[in-house]
Amino acid sequence: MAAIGMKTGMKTGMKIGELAGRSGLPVKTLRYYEDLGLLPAIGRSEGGYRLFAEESLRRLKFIRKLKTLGLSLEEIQGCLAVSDAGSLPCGDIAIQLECQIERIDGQIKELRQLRKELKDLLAGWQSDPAKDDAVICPNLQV
Amino acid sequence: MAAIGMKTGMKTGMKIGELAGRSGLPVKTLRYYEDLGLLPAIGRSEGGYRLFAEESLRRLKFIRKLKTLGLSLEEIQGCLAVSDAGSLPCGDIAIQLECQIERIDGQIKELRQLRKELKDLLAGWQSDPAKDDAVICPNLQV
DNA sequence: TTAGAGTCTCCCGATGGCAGGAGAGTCAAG
DNA sequence: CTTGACTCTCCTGCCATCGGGAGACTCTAA
Repeated sequence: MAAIGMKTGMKTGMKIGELAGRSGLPVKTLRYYEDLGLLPAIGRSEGGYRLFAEESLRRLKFIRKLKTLGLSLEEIQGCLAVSDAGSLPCGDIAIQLECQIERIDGQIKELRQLRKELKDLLAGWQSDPAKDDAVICPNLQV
Repeated sequence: MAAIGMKTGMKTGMKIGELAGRSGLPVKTLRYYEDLGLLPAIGRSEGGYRLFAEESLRRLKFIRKLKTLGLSLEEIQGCLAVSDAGSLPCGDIAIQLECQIERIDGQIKELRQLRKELKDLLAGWQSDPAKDDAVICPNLQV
Protein backbone atom coordinates (compact mmCIF):
# COMPACT_ATOMS: atom_id res chain seq x y z
CA MET A 1 0.00 0.00 0.00
CA ALA A 2 2.52 2.56 -1.08
CA ALA A 3 1.04 5.05 -3.44
CA ILE A 4 -2.16 6.09 -5.06
CA GLY A 5 -2.97 5.06 -8.57
CA MET A 6 -0.89 1.90 -8.65
CA LYS A 7 -2.34 0.95 -11.95
CA THR A 8 0.42 -1.43 -12.83
CA GLY A 9 1.06 -2.86 -9.40
CA MET A 10 -2.46 -3.73 -8.35
CA LYS A 11 -3.26 -6.19 -11.08
CA THR A 12 -6.34 -8.09 -10.13
CA GLY A 13 -6.65 -9.81 -13.45
CA MET A 14 -8.06 -8.98 -16.81
CA LYS A 15 -11.50 -9.72 -18.00
CA ILE A 16 -12.19 -12.08 -20.81
CA GLY A 17 -12.62 -9.37 -23.41
CA GLU A 18 -9.18 -7.97 -22.79
CA LEU A 19 -7.66 -11.40 -22.97
CA ALA A 20 -9.53 -12.00 -26.21
CA GLY A 21 -8.26 -8.76 -27.67
CA ARG A 22 -4.69 -9.34 -26.62
CA SER A 23 -4.56 -12.98 -27.64
CA GLY A 24 -6.54 -12.61 -30.81
CA LEU A 25 -8.88 -15.42 -29.85
CA PRO A 26 -12.67 -15.16 -29.67
CA VAL A 27 -14.27 -14.81 -26.28
CA LYS A 28 -16.21 -17.99 -26.93
CA THR A 29 -13.04 -19.95 -27.36
CA LEU A 30 -11.57 -18.64 -24.14
CA ARG A 31 -14.69 -19.57 -22.21
CA TYR A 32 -14.59 -22.97 -23.81
CA TYR A 33 -10.98 -23.47 -22.81
CA GLU A 34 -11.74 -22.36 -19.31
CA ASP A 35 -14.65 -24.76 -19.09
CA LEU A 36 -12.37 -27.58 -20.15
CA GLY A 37 -9.87 -26.64 -17.49
CA LEU A 38 -7.31 -25.74 -20.10
CA LEU A 39 -7.11 -22.12 -19.15
CA PRO A 40 -7.82 -21.57 -15.46
CA ALA A 41 -8.97 -18.16 -14.38
CA ILE A 42 -7.45 -16.77 -11.24
CA GLY A 43 -10.94 -16.14 -9.96
CA ARG A 44 -14.06 -14.17 -10.46
CA SER A 45 -14.83 -10.53 -9.91
CA GLU A 46 -17.56 -9.49 -7.52
CA GLY A 47 -19.93 -9.42 -10.42
CA GLY A 48 -18.99 -12.90 -11.47
CA TYR A 49 -16.67 -11.99 -14.33
CA ARG A 50 -13.78 -14.31 -15.07
CA LEU A 51 -10.44 -12.79 -14.21
CA PHE A 52 -7.29 -13.96 -15.94
CA ALA A 53 -3.65 -13.43 -15.11
CA GLU A 54 -1.05 -12.12 -17.53
CA GLU A 55 0.27 -15.63 -17.51
CA SER A 56 -2.80 -16.68 -19.45
CA LEU A 57 -1.41 -15.02 -22.54
CA ARG A 58 1.63 -17.24 -22.48
CA ARG A 59 -0.54 -20.22 -21.85
CA LEU A 60 -2.73 -19.40 -24.79
CA LYS A 61 0.22 -19.00 -27.10
CA PHE A 62 1.38 -22.39 -25.97
CA ILE A 63 -2.02 -23.94 -26.55
CA ARG A 64 -2.41 -22.45 -30.01
CA LYS A 65 1.08 -23.48 -30.99
CA LEU A 66 0.43 -27.08 -30.09
CA LYS A 67 -2.90 -26.90 -31.80
CA THR A 68 -1.35 -25.73 -35.05
CA LEU A 69 0.95 -28.74 -34.71
CA GLY A 70 -2.13 -30.90 -34.74
CA LEU A 71 -2.54 -31.87 -31.12
CA SER A 72 -6.01 -32.17 -29.69
CA LEU A 73 -7.07 -30.06 -26.77
CA GLU A 74 -7.02 -33.17 -24.65
CA GLU A 75 -3.41 -33.89 -25.49
CA ILE A 76 -2.49 -30.30 -24.88
CA GLN A 77 -4.16 -30.52 -21.54
CA GLY A 78 -1.90 -33.42 -20.67
CA CYS A 79 1.16 -31.36 -21.47
CA LEU A 80 -0.13 -28.46 -19.48
CA ALA A 81 -0.84 -30.69 -16.53
CA VAL A 82 2.82 -31.68 -16.43
CA SER A 83 3.78 -28.06 -16.59
CA ASP A 84 1.31 -27.15 -13.90
CA ALA A 85 2.72 -29.88 -11.70
CA GLY A 86 5.91 -27.89 -11.65
CA SER A 87 8.16 -29.81 -14.00
CA LEU A 88 9.23 -28.89 -17.48
CA PRO A 89 6.85 -30.55 -19.92
CA CYS A 90 9.39 -30.82 -22.73
CA GLY A 91 9.74 -34.56 -22.48
CA ASP A 92 6.02 -35.19 -22.52
CA ILE A 93 5.50 -32.75 -25.33
CA ALA A 94 8.17 -34.49 -27.35
CA ILE A 95 6.36 -37.76 -26.85
CA GLN A 96 3.09 -36.24 -28.02
CA LEU A 97 4.76 -34.72 -31.03
CA GLU A 98 6.34 -38.03 -31.96
CA CYS A 99 2.95 -39.68 -31.66
CA GLN A 100 1.61 -37.00 -33.91
CA ILE A 101 4.30 -37.71 -36.49
CA GLU A 102 3.34 -41.36 -36.43
CA ARG A 103 -0.29 -40.49 -36.90
CA ILE A 104 0.62 -38.27 -39.79
CA ASP A 105 2.72 -41.00 -41.34
CA GLY A 106 -0.21 -43.35 -41.10
CA GLN A 107 -2.51 -40.87 -42.69
CA ILE A 108 -0.09 -40.12 -45.49
CA LYS A 109 0.27 -43.81 -46.12
CA GLU A 110 -3.46 -44.29 -46.34
CA LEU A 111 -3.83 -41.31 -48.61
CA ARG A 112 -1.09 -42.50 -50.91
CA GLN A 113 -2.66 -45.91 -51.10
CA LEU A 114 -5.98 -44.39 -51.94
CA ARG A 115 -4.40 -42.08 -54.45
CA LYS A 116 -2.73 -45.00 -56.16
CA GLU A 117 -6.01 -46.84 -56.31
CA LEU A 118 -7.67 -43.86 -57.91
CA LYS A 119 -4.86 -43.35 -60.35
CA ASP A 120 -4.85 -46.97 -61.41
CA LEU A 121 -8.55 -46.88 -61.86
CA LEU A 122 -8.43 -43.77 -64.00
CA ALA A 123 -5.48 -45.09 -65.98
CA GLY A 124 -7.69 -47.75 -67.54
CA TRP A 125 -10.70 -45.53 -67.74
CA GLN A 126 -12.87 -45.69 -70.80
CA SER A 127 -14.58 -42.40 -71.26
CA ASP A 128 -17.21 -43.85 -73.52
CA PRO A 129 -17.53 -47.56 -72.95
CA ALA A 130 -20.11 -49.92 -74.30
CA LYS A 131 -23.30 -49.68 -72.39
CA ASP A 132 -23.82 -52.56 -70.04
CA ASP A 133 -27.10 -52.77 -68.24
CA ALA A 134 -25.62 -55.07 -65.65
CA VAL A 135 -23.53 -52.29 -64.16
CA ILE A 136 -23.96 -48.61 -63.55
CA CYS A 137 -20.48 -47.64 -64.65
CA PRO A 138 -18.52 -50.20 -66.67
CA ASN A 139 -15.27 -48.74 -65.38
CA LEU A 140 -16.00 -49.76 -61.85
CA GLN A 141 -15.81 -53.40 -61.01
CA VAL A 142 -18.46 -53.56 -58.39
CA MET B 1 -52.60 -64.41 -63.77
CA ALA B 2 -51.24 -67.60 -65.17
CA ALA B 3 -50.41 -70.00 -62.41
CA ILE B 4 -50.52 -70.39 -58.71
CA GLY B 5 -47.44 -69.86 -56.61
CA MET B 6 -45.50 -67.65 -59.01
CA LYS B 7 -42.93 -67.02 -56.36
CA THR B 8 -40.18 -66.00 -58.67
CA GLY B 9 -42.16 -64.22 -61.28
CA MET B 10 -44.26 -62.00 -59.11
CA LYS B 11 -41.45 -60.01 -57.56
CA THR B 12 -42.97 -57.15 -55.69
CA GLY B 13 -39.72 -56.11 -54.13
CA MET B 14 -37.73 -57.13 -51.14
CA LYS B 15 -38.00 -55.71 -47.71
CA ILE B 16 -35.21 -53.81 -46.10
CA GLY B 17 -34.00 -56.73 -44.04
CA GLU B 18 -33.41 -58.87 -47.07
CA LEU B 19 -31.58 -56.09 -48.82
CA ALA B 20 -29.47 -55.60 -45.72
CA GLY B 21 -28.63 -59.28 -45.56
CA ARG B 22 -27.80 -59.53 -49.23
CA SER B 23 -25.80 -56.32 -49.38
CA GLY B 24 -24.07 -56.70 -46.07
CA LEU B 25 -25.08 -53.23 -44.99
CA PRO B 26 -26.98 -52.40 -41.81
CA VAL B 27 -30.66 -51.66 -42.06
CA LYS B 28 -30.02 -48.26 -40.56
CA THR B 29 -27.70 -47.36 -43.38
CA LEU B 30 -30.18 -48.40 -46.02
CA ARG B 31 -32.92 -46.33 -44.46
CA TYR B 32 -30.52 -43.43 -44.28
CA TYR B 33 -29.64 -43.77 -47.94
CA GLU B 34 -33.26 -43.98 -48.86
CA ASP B 35 -34.04 -40.87 -46.87
CA LEU B 36 -31.28 -39.03 -48.70
CA GLY B 37 -32.70 -40.14 -52.02
CA LEU B 38 -29.63 -42.19 -52.83
CA LEU B 39 -31.45 -45.47 -52.86
CA PRO B 40 -35.04 -45.10 -53.99
CA ALA B 41 -37.47 -47.79 -53.01
CA ILE B 42 -39.88 -48.96 -55.65
CA GLY B 43 -42.69 -48.35 -53.21
CA ARG B 44 -44.23 -49.44 -49.98
CA SER B 45 -46.10 -52.55 -49.00
CA GLU B 46 -49.62 -52.32 -47.66
CA GLY B 47 -48.19 -52.26 -44.19
CA GLY B 48 -45.87 -49.43 -45.04
CA TYR B 49 -42.70 -51.46 -45.48
CA ARG B 50 -40.14 -50.19 -47.93
CA LEU B 51 -39.84 -52.40 -51.00
CA PHE B 52 -36.64 -52.50 -53.00
CA ALA B 53 -35.90 -53.85 -56.45
CA GLU B 54 -33.09 -56.26 -57.26
CA GLU B 55 -31.47 -53.30 -58.94
CA SER B 56 -30.88 -51.81 -55.53
CA LEU B 57 -28.12 -54.34 -54.92
CA ARG B 58 -26.18 -53.07 -57.90
CA ARG B 59 -26.80 -49.55 -56.81
CA LEU B 60 -25.51 -50.27 -53.34
CA LYS B 61 -22.35 -51.87 -54.64
CA PHE B 62 -21.80 -48.78 -56.72
CA ILE B 63 -22.37 -46.51 -53.77
CA ARG B 64 -20.06 -48.43 -51.50
CA LYS B 65 -17.38 -48.59 -54.13
CA LEU B 66 -17.37 -44.85 -54.58
CA LYS B 67 -17.46 -44.42 -50.84
CA THR B 68 -14.34 -46.51 -50.35
CA LEU B 69 -12.74 -44.26 -52.93
CA GLY B 70 -13.45 -41.36 -50.65
CA LEU B 71 -16.41 -39.68 -52.27
CA SER B 72 -19.07 -38.18 -50.07
CA LEU B 73 -22.63 -39.35 -50.30
CA GLU B 74 -23.49 -36.03 -51.88
CA GLU B 75 -20.97 -36.52 -54.65
CA ILE B 76 -22.13 -40.06 -55.17
CA GLN B 77 -25.64 -38.78 -55.46
CA GLY B 78 -24.51 -36.52 -58.26
CA CYS B 79 -23.08 -39.47 -60.17
CA LEU B 80 -26.21 -41.47 -59.62
CA ALA B 81 -28.35 -38.62 -60.84
CA VAL B 82 -26.52 -38.70 -64.14
CA SER B 83 -27.02 -42.42 -64.33
CA ASP B 84 -30.65 -42.10 -63.43
CA ALA B 85 -31.07 -39.52 -66.16
CA GLY B 86 -30.27 -42.27 -68.60
CA SER B 87 -26.71 -41.51 -69.61
CA LEU B 88 -23.55 -43.31 -68.63
CA PRO B 89 -22.06 -41.54 -65.64
CA CYS B 90 -18.47 -42.51 -66.43
CA GLY B 91 -17.43 -39.03 -67.41
CA ASP B 92 -18.87 -37.41 -64.35
CA ILE B 93 -17.44 -40.07 -62.11
CA ALA B 94 -14.03 -39.55 -63.63
CA ILE B 95 -14.31 -35.86 -62.85
CA GLN B 96 -15.23 -36.58 -59.27
CA LEU B 97 -12.37 -39.01 -58.92
CA GLU B 98 -9.93 -36.50 -60.31
CA CYS B 99 -11.23 -33.94 -57.85
CA GLN B 100 -10.69 -36.50 -55.15
CA ILE B 101 -7.10 -37.01 -56.25
CA GLU B 102 -6.54 -33.29 -56.06
CA ARG B 103 -8.02 -33.17 -52.60
CA ILE B 104 -5.80 -36.02 -51.55
CA ASP B 105 -2.77 -34.29 -52.99
CA GLY B 106 -3.64 -31.20 -51.02
CA GLN B 107 -4.03 -33.17 -47.86
CA ILE B 108 -0.78 -35.02 -48.37
CA LYS B 109 0.96 -31.74 -48.98
CA GLU B 110 -0.41 -30.27 -45.80
CA LEU B 111 0.50 -33.34 -43.84
CA ARG B 112 4.01 -33.39 -45.20
CA GLN B 113 4.45 -29.74 -44.36
CA LEU B 114 3.22 -30.36 -40.86
CA ARG B 115 5.41 -33.40 -40.54
CA LYS B 116 8.43 -31.40 -41.59
CA GLU B 117 7.61 -28.75 -39.06
CA LEU B 118 7.38 -31.33 -36.33
CA LYS B 119 10.58 -33.03 -37.40
CA ASP B 120 12.49 -29.79 -37.50
CA LEU B 121 11.19 -28.89 -34.13
CA LEU B 122 12.19 -32.20 -32.63
CA ALA B 123 15.55 -32.11 -34.34
CA GLY B 124 16.63 -29.22 -32.21
CA TRP B 125 14.82 -30.46 -29.16
CA GLN B 126 16.51 -30.16 -25.81
CA SER B 127 15.19 -32.83 -23.55
CA ASP B 128 16.37 -31.02 -20.45
CA PRO B 129 16.75 -27.34 -21.18
CA ALA B 130 17.44 -24.54 -18.77
CA LYS B 131 14.30 -23.53 -16.97
CA ASP B 132 12.87 -20.31 -18.26
CA ASP B 133 9.93 -18.87 -16.43
CA ALA B 134 9.01 -16.76 -19.40
CA VAL B 135 7.91 -19.75 -21.41
CA ILE B 136 6.18 -23.00 -20.66
CA CYS B 137 8.39 -25.12 -22.85
CA PRO B 138 11.70 -23.58 -23.95
CA ASN B 139 11.65 -25.72 -27.06
CA LEU B 140 8.62 -23.99 -28.42
CA GLN B 141 8.97 -20.48 -29.69
CA VAL B 142 5.60 -19.16 -28.84
C1' DT C 1 -29.08 8.47 -13.66
C1' DT C 2 -28.81 6.29 -17.75
C1' DA C 3 -27.21 4.33 -21.91
C1' DG C 4 -24.31 1.18 -23.91
C1' DA C 5 -20.79 -2.10 -23.87
C1' DG C 6 -19.26 -6.10 -21.74
C1' DT C 7 -20.16 -10.39 -19.41
C1' DC C 8 -22.75 -14.23 -17.41
C1' DT C 9 -25.18 -19.02 -18.08
C1' DC C 10 -27.59 -22.05 -20.90
C1' DC C 11 -29.06 -24.10 -25.05
C1' DC C 12 -28.95 -25.10 -30.03
C1' DG C 13 -26.45 -25.84 -34.38
C1' DA C 14 -23.07 -27.47 -37.45
C1' DT C 15 -20.12 -31.11 -39.88
C1' DG C 16 -20.91 -36.66 -41.98
C1' DG C 17 -22.66 -40.83 -41.59
C1' DC C 18 -24.70 -43.30 -39.38
C1' DA C 19 -25.93 -46.20 -34.30
C1' DG C 20 -29.02 -46.96 -30.49
C1' DG C 21 -33.39 -47.11 -28.64
C1' DA C 22 -38.54 -46.15 -27.66
C1' DG C 23 -42.98 -47.23 -28.79
C1' DA C 24 -46.11 -48.93 -32.12
C1' DG C 25 -47.57 -51.42 -36.08
C1' DT C 26 -47.06 -55.68 -39.54
C1' DC C 27 -46.41 -60.17 -40.96
C1' DA C 28 -45.58 -65.23 -41.22
C1' DA C 29 -45.34 -69.58 -38.89
C1' DG C 30 -47.16 -72.72 -35.64
C1' DC D 1 -54.77 -66.78 -31.98
C1' DT D 2 -50.38 -66.03 -30.46
C1' DT D 3 -45.72 -65.32 -30.56
C1' DG D 4 -41.69 -63.52 -32.14
C1' DA D 5 -39.22 -61.43 -35.81
C1' DC D 6 -39.37 -57.61 -38.65
C1' DT D 7 -40.38 -52.93 -39.76
C1' DC D 8 -42.06 -48.27 -39.14
C1' DT D 9 -41.19 -43.21 -37.45
C1' DC D 10 -39.03 -40.18 -34.47
C1' DC D 11 -35.58 -38.74 -31.23
C1' DT D 12 -30.99 -38.70 -29.39
C1' DG D 13 -25.96 -39.18 -29.48
C1' DC D 14 -21.37 -39.23 -31.31
C1' DC D 15 -16.61 -37.13 -32.74
C1' DA D 16 -14.19 -32.00 -31.90
C1' DT D 17 -14.36 -27.27 -31.53
C1' DC D 18 -16.37 -23.95 -31.05
C1' DG D 19 -20.27 -20.07 -33.14
C1' DG D 20 -24.75 -17.82 -32.50
C1' DG D 21 -28.14 -16.08 -29.79
C1' DA D 22 -31.55 -15.42 -25.70
C1' DG D 23 -32.28 -13.36 -21.49
C1' DA D 24 -30.29 -11.48 -17.46
C1' DC D 25 -26.76 -9.12 -15.05
C1' DT D 26 -22.57 -5.78 -14.27
C1' DC D 27 -19.73 -2.19 -15.01
C1' DT D 28 -18.20 2.35 -16.83
C1' DA D 29 -18.35 6.86 -18.74
C1' DA D 30 -21.00 10.86 -19.59
